[in-house]
Amino acid sequence: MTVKQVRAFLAVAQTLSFAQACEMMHVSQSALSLSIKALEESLGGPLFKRTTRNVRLTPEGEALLPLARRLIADWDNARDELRQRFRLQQGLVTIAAMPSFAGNLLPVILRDFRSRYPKISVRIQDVINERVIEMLQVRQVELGIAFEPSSASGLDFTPLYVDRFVAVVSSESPLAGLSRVPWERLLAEPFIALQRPSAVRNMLEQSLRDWKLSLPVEFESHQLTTVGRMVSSGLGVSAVPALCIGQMKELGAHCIPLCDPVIEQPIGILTKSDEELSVAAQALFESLLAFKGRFPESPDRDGGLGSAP
Amino acid sequence: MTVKQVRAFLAVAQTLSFAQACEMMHVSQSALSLSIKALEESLGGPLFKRTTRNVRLTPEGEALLPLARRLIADWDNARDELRQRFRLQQGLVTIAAMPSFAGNLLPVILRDFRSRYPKISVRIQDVINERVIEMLQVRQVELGIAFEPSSASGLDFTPLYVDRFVAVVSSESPLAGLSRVPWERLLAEPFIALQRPSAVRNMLEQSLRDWKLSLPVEFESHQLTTVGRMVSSGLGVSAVPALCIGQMKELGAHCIPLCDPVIEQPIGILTKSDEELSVAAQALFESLLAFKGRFPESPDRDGGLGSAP
DNA sequence: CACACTTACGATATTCGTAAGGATT
DNA sequence: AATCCTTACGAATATCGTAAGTGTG
Repeated sequence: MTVKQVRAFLAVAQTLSFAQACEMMHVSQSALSLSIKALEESLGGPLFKRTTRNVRLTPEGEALLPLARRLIADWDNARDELRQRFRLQQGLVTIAAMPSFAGNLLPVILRDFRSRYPKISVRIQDVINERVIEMLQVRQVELGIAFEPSSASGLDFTPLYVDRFVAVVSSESPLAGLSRVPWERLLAEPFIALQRPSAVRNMLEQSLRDWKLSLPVEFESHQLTTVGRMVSSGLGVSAVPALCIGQMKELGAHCIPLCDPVIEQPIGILTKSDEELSVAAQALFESLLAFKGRFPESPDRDGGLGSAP
Repeated sequence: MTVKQVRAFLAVAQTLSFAQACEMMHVSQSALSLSIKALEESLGGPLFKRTTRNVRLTPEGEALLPLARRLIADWDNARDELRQRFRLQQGLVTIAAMPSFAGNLLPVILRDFRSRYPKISVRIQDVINERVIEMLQVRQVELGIAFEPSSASGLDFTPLYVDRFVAVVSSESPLAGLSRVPWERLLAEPFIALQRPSAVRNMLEQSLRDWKLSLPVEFESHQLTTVGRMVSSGLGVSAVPALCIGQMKELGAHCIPLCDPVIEQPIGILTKSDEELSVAAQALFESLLAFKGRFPESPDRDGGLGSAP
């Protein structure tokens, strides 16, 4: 019992004529006749009653008809679905990105991706850095965007860019005019920090500790937006990844490169190292890489503050 | 995309090894490798990631796996169902029989049929003669058992036996001792008839009319059982098809052959003449024919009252 | 170097189409 | 006689298995 045979059966059952059916199947009458015969033999009895003048279904043929329809429909559907997957005309990519990326660059990249592969849906998980890694490890997502994890995490890291901390100050601040700010100077102001747990906050504190600096935290928030609003309202200053410059500007805050030390951290695409990527995920991977040159704070560029060099 | 290819895919996906899978499929490694390759090409991308040392599914392969399982399961189920039908190990026969037959002989025949084909279920419609014909014509049943219909009914008639009317009297009746009763004598008694509409009643009245006899109906009932009870209670006499002799005896009534005239009517199997019989129906048809010699009132035998000749 | 899958190639089976056969209208 | 399905047979195609090739642990 082969697919071809069942298709032949359907063709004959629909037209009730071998002559018509063989045109539909693009085979000769004899080939079709043999196919039906083989099917009937494999099933153990006749499916059609042939009277040389007209063809009719036997009761067993009637019983097979709905089954055959479903079988062929399911068969074709499965085949088409897989083909569409491979042709990137269908599919689902799951990606987890840390909030600063998910909220700033990812939407732009996805717009590009979507225009190229409109049939592929993307499920975005906007979660903190640590959850990105967890979700990858338990295969909840295929792709992750986060800081470079420890090498023992079982994940592959493909760097996209190096993120540096920039100072965020209100436009009325005395620091606003400077072209770069040393950390010591910034920390003299009331500091508005991202709340723990947060990879950004951790990195910040750890790096400053190496330089024997400490964070005089005045206010805390989980939301970057809130931090930005607080700064622009003159409540204090903050430091955020360069990625968030655009967001901060929209909130009316000024961003200035920080120095002494320049705190930087590679950010990139994470994948489970022993897992294969779906073609859809591979496509998104490549769309992400295609944006590499357009990221701020690229290792070989300046502060990336947007304006003149 | 063939069935064999999908089976090969499942075998490899389950074992994650071409070597093991090819044993399962009873083919050589190369044949299996080619099958998978052909499947992958027909779908447009790789289903397995081969690393010469181990085989794993690609995400597309993972997507295909559940689909393939269902596909093959459905495929095999459909095939098995059809095979069982042809082997008479499955199936359903629908038969409509007039009550006198359905209640007397049919159970015995079905017991025999059932012991031979235990997996085939039989749906019996115990309906009046006219409904038997209707149900056949609208294909509600495959087989019917009834009087011979008019030739224009579009039904084929295969005679089983000729039914004759016998007198039913109570054991206290003065008629009880006779070996045969003329109709005129019987009709002198209060008559208990089957209620209209009923083919038996119609036939009775029509035949008597030809002999210028009329039915002095005293009581009527739809149920043969009720008629029998009434007779054995001494309320009157009746006349029933010989088929019902057994039933009447159980109810305590006596049956005696009738003469002047002998009213007889062929009873047989009806089938729709332009319809094919399922193998299951064909089997039941033959089981019915096999009982032909054991019917009462066979044309070449006597009154069939069971006892001595 | 051994194992596991792939590729190459000759042999075998299967399938196909043309042509002849048979049955019905 | 015409139509429609089946059967027969040679040809084209596909599939299979053996054996050689390739890459990995």
